[in-house]
Amino acid sequence: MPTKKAQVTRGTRRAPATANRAANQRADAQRNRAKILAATVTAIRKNPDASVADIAAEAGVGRMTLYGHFQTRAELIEAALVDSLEQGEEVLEGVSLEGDPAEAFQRLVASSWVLVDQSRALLAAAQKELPAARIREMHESAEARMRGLLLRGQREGAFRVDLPVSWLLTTTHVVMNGAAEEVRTGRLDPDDAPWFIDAILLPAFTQDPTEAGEA
Amino acid sequence: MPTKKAQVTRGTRRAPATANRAANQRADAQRNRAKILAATVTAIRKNPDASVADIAAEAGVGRMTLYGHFQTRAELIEAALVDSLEQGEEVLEGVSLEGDPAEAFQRLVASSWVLVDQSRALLAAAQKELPAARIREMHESAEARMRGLLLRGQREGAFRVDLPVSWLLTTTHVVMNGAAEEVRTGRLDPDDAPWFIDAILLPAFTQDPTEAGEA
DNA sequence: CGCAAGTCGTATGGGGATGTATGAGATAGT
DNA sequence: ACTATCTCATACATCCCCATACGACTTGCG
Repeated sequence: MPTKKAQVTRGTRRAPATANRAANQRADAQRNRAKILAATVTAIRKNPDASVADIAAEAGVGRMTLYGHFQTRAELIEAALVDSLEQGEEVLEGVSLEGDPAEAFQRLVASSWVLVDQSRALLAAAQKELPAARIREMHESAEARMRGLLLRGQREGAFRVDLPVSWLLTTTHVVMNGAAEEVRTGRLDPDDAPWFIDAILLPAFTQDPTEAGEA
Repeated sequence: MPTKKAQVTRGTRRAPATANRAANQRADAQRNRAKILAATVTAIRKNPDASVADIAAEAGVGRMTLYGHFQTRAELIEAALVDSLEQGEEVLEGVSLEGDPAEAFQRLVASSWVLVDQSRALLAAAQKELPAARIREMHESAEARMRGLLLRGQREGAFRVDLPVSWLLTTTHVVMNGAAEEVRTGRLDPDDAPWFIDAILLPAFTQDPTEAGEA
């Protein structure tokens, strides 16, 4: 087992993988780290299974520099995803969930779908490399936000109650993803996307006072 | 170019890739071919990027035997997808598209979603290996069927016209796929799936005579 | 029953990706 | 200006996979 001795020989070596916020690294190192993270997102978007070399090239940085920051590919993907989701969190925190549930839902979708569009490829890549539990854990916050809104909508009679929230949630997911895909292939204008999404989801989710009984 | 001489040395050697229906191969060879095709679907479902060896193992057949039937991995994937879609075609041809558009839509969805569930993983794998044009070409028939129905529904006033058919189509796709995914992870009962799908899509698609003007 | 058709094990070659190792050179920070 | 830190090129070992080649064995089928 020769892989035991030199685990800390050289290279970045930050705090034990967690709580590495703005550590005692040099400024250019931090900059490169950010560049790499950003490049990971865009590289994976272009090619879902881009190699480490591809990502390094996209970042305009040597492959070895990258390995200096992230020892393994999985670690890189995870860090990129975490970073991406954290940025998303910041945006989403600014969205008011108060008021009419349907309108709040529209606001939340409008802010969310862009984020979805940006990180969906990365997320797909992560699903191949990270344990599913880890991924769910990272999404927890964003998912809880949407779930809470849908629940409130149901309680207040704005959203239908004959379907479980989980199904409304996945529906929202897939429709946003579908829109993102349509945008990517150029069949849909990014500016129209939120409207298209709402046009599907709102009628589907809102309680319909008429036609209550079927068959 | 040393890859030119031995293309017909041995192995199955059917008609030039098309019109290979029940050629002059031995019975067990045909059986193995079928086994391999089936195994491809299931193997890919378990692991989206299963190797040729994996598939051969899943089929209970030597890797070399597989290469006897399909010279290249891409050829194998394509054949499996074609086979899968052909079977789907047979099922879908039996679905009546006449009568009330909404009801016809329900019938079509009920028959389609199972097929989607079966071949979605395979399709994802194919998208990495086959030209996009080829894939669209294979889906043409199934897609045209659904599109035609949606169009008729729009003309007859059953479906809303403020959204393009293409968007209704992709929505249908993603929701069916979402249901399939939910079933795969055990969060949704397969028997409930068609109902859940309809419960979302019908309200979303049907023309709503009230609330015509918004903001 | 006998031969062609098909199967399978093993070996080989080529390619590409992940990590590791090293050392010279650039650069930030004090 | 000096030093610890960081970058980067190259090289290397390893692994996995696709694809081909060969040869021996098994089996369907006339």
